[in-house]
Amino acid sequence: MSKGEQTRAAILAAALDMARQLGLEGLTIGTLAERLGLSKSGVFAHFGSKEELQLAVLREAQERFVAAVLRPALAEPRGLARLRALFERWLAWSANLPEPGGCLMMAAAYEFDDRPGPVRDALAEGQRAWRASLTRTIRLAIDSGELRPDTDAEQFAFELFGVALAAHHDTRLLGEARAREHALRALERLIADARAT
Amino acid sequence: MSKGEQTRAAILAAALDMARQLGLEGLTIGTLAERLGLSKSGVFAHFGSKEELQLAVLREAQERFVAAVLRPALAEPRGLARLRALFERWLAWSANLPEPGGCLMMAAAYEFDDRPGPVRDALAEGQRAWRASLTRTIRLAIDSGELRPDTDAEQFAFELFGVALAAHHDTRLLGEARAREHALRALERLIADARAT
DNA sequence: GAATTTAACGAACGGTCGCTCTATTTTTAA
DNA sequence: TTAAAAATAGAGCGACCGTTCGTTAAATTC
Repeated sequence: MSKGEQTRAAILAAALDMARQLGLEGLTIGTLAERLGLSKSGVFAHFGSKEELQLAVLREAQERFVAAVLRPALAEPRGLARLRALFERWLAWSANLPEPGGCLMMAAAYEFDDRPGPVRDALAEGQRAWRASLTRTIRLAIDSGELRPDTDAEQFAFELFGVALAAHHDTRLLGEARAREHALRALERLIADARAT
Repeated sequence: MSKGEQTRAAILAAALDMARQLGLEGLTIGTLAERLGLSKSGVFAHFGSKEELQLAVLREAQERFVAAVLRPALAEPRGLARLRALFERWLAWSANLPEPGGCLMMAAAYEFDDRPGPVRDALAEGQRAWRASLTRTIRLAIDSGELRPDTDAEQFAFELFGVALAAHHDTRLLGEARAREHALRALERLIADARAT
């Protein structure tokens, strides 16, 4: 890895940290440079514009999410085992994010939901991909016979997504300790209702 | 209503509109003044600080939410009728927000979830109150005998909250047309599972 | 080790930020 | 109608924004 690539990676890591606290818009090049002991223009040169920096940070967050949540769960056997592993890793990701700061993608979803542009596009694309992965995981549990064939995988994924959002919300804003328990019970209810009899 | 109160109300309405698009932090006094045809200092004088403006905007949003969602639903008879009315009004609120801009409180929840201060406090307090109203509505459906006595009202409220979050997310970021349908189905599943047999 | 590409700096740009202060106008009350 | 009070304007503060530019220092290649 060349010197430039090293620096870029270091900037990206720090920027991700900042953006998790302050949002992708609240992220500023000056503060970022100061935190890294670099000059503003030095940081700037690596990305060319703030929007490119935001895009890079978002992609970094998305990759980390996939690496921490989706990829390891794929090691589990298809079916409910994988679905449960996926969801538990998801909850762990959301609960174990380094303080301070929450999940960048969830925050960005609200920050950019009505700000057209490449950032919003990348964000929406990532969300769609994640939802598709969720749906696929559920569908595999149907195929394996653990869930009834008439189960609506998209509806299931929608509800599961909501459970994760609520857990994140309760934990971070309300400091609600039972959020994880609530979320796991919600998953089990989803499974129970769709379970093959 | 005195002249000052009139102006203040006009500022608040415009500020709420701006904050729904740009977030409470993205809201700026200069742009707000320009939009209203007032001077920056004229707008500023009504609130004394940006934080006070943010607080006032947040309270305004909370009051409007209560007036549009909770209060009318209280006219329905206690039980499932009121619960369904409440949820449907909630979905309508979220779907019919004037474009552009989403729900200020949901956005602020992510913007301020790790920014201690009065804004965060007011936000969390409002969320707790809303959750309590939800829980109470569910509990009344238990008391009326429509839901089983062993129903966990807090778990129910948690899941219902997640459904609303997911619906808002799918509608606004992904432009998913079936979000309302998904949400209503999720509510019916919640009810069916808790229904007295 | 020299040549050349790459990385980073530092100063400066026009703009906007929240905010302060002083004036002036407008509204309200006596 | 006049005096007090409230509301708004306007200029300006220091700080920071993203960005540009020319230059220097460092890393890489030959």
